[in-house]
Amino acid sequence: MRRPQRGTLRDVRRGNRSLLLRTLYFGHELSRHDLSRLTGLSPATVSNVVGDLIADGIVVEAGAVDSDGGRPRTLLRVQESYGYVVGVDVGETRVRLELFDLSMTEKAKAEYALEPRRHEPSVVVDHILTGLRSVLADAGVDESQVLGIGIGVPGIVEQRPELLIHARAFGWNGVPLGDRLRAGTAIPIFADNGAQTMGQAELWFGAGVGARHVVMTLIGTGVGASIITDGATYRGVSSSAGEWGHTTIAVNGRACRCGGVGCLEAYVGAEAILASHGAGHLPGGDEESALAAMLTDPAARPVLDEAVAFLGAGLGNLINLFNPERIIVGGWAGLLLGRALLPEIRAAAARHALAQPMAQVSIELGRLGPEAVALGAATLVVEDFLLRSGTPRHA
Amino acid sequence: MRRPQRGTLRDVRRGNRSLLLRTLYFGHELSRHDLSRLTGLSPATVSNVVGDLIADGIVVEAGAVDSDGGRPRTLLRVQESYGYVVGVDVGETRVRLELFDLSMTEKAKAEYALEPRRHEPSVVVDHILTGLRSVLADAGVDESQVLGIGIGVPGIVEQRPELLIHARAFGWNGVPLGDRLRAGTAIPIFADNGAQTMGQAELWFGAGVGARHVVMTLIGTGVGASIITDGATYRGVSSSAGEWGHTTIAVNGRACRCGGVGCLEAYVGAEAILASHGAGHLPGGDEESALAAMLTDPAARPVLDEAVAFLGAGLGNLINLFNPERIIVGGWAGLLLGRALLPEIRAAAARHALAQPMAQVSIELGRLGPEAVALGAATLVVEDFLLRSGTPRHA
DNA sequence: GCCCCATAATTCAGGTCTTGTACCAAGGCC
DNA sequence: GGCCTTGGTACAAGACCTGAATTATGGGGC
Repeated sequence: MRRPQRGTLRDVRRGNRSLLLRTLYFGHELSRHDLSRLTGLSPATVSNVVGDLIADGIVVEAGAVDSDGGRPRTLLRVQESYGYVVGVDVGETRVRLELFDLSMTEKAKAEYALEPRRHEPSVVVDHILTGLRSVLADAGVDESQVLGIGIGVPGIVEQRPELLIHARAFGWNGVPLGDRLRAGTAIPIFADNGAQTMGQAELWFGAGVGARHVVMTLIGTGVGASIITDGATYRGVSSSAGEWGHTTIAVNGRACRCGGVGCLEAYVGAEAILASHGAGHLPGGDEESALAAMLTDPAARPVLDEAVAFLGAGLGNLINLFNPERIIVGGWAGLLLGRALLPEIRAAAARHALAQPMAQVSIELGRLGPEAVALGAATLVVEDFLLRSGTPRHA
Repeated sequence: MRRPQRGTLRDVRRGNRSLLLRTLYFGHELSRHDLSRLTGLSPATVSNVVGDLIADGIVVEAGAVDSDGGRPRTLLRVQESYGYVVGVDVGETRVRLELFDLSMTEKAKAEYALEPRRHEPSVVVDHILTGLRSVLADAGVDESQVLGIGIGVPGIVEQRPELLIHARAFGWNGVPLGDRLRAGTAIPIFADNGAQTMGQAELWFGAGVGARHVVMTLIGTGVGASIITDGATYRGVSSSAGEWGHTTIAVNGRACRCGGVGCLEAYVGAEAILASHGAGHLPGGDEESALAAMLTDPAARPVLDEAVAFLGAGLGNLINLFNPERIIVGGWAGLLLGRALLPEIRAAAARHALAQPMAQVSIELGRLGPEAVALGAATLVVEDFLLRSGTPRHA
């Protein structure tokens, strides 16, 4: 049973408008002719719709290019200053905001530290609203030009009837973040789990470009994954799909901080690796340097080998279950491990995956760092913009 | 990034036709008014399109129903004799064919035993073609009335450029089953892995009805799964998604017949359970009675408890990764275990799944037996029919 | 038995959309 | 300068959906 496609008439125009805009957005600079070829729409329709888009100020002509013996083609491009988007990374230790134009060029940013144990919603909301005014002022952008605010949060985001955030680390249980923010701004709000937004950033601008079936793994202190099926993030029935870190990899195995036993995270999470090495509980920044030190310490080799073996099993499971074309290893710890041990990781995965799906997949390193959470959150807004292609929200 | 919606004009009509036909197919008996309400299309359009469908003989009027003080509504229904579909179950020990009308009422069937080690493609193709003529003759149906043949095979089915079957158990490596059959019949051929077709049968007519995010598990001698995301079977990049049986559940665990170590199948597959109990290698039918005997044998309890514990871990992994709304336990061994131990299985899953997704999922027994493979294979044809809604293939 | 009402379904005019064809634009090449 | 090639646009034709008005069909009140 496939998608129950919409059945209207003039939404065809909206659909084509959206299709053309999206094609142009990801194609960067294309002529009308290119658009016709890429979308399958007739040249007349392309001309027509592009005319609308230009009239609306969303698209501009951007010079011409000679073609061997013929009329030079006019290149089109999305007007990057048509609107702006804000990406917010709500992390465990800080709130970061970035303002981008439509080409995802950063225009301004702001950052606020979160004190330990001071994670009440009102604190976070205040930081976001203050940061919003700050980045707008810095970039000289008016609030009316902002298409939306995308927020990556460390928890589960219920999209359904309204935006609710569940974040155990913050003690948030069903916080209506959208409503709270709407009290301070009229800009549309979007949110998703930070791992998911980071996955989306890799998908759009990083190691996932061009792939339709991707699993983006996120290995930091904890372990997670973002699953892209058919080019779209898969969220499951209540937006918590991708909890790879707490899949059981060793029945009756090591205790995990989630309360369970034998979770993958208890073997390949940075905290777990460091603990195996005898390093106690370290504050955030120190974890990273401690793990980096392990990578050059011969004495740490057995611990790392064990972590790689378990990681390989976890990746093998993803390969067998999802049959993706690409797996991206990301997260700060994932990048550290991957840069040093990617061949070993690939080999470990091959030991656990079936041959047929293993032959189809490439395991690669993420290309974006942890700061991509905000970038990815901002793409939530752009995605919505491309889908609506400039039409106002409730229309 | 969502689906790149089509951008044509008269395909709107085809889309609406398909939408209406699908709604009617699953709604069984509906009035034009109901269709308008359910699809969101205007009554005028419904009338118009339904008129076409009636003229084409696909839909018929089926009596009227009084409504309290008003014109009685005419009920519509899909003409079940408009076309017929054939479902084929290519199993390890036999080839079964069933002929259905569009309402999935069985009209005829045929079965051919496969001798051990005699699995050459030509043997299977001959059985299918012979069986096809047999069921058509039995039911008095002409070949031209058959909309398609759906085949469930025990292996990986590559759909991509053309239909290729990889089945290790048969020694098939890229067998072009479609081409082979087309030499003997002009009827369109569809194929998928038997576990997937069975999952589709449960989804359409069994325990999965009404759900959009389902994992259908299949526990028999081996272990597999069929993953339904957003109402459609997820196949991954090369159609091998859902290889749950060979996900690692115990690093450095028990050896599996796949050559790996610690696979789920090595703990919860029927063969593995029987082996743990000290029962040697048994032929097919005996496995089933042996497992049934274990369920009433107190001495077997520790082995069963262990199997349930591992099954719970495996289910927990599915819940954490996919966040489905429903998990269906199926396959002959799954049904046996489930009928006796479903509460224990649920509890074991809860020990391994995170609380949030666990609260969203219901774990249920499959309602269809192993014979549903052919039924599910036949739905592949119906699915295509509904999508095309009666328009000829290459149009 | 007649009239009014409620609900179901169809007809029809109106408007929107894409498309194919013909046409205009802009440069290279001889 | 004329011709060719390629890019882009104008216009009429055709297809489709929708909303409003209309017809169809039966129940209930008087």
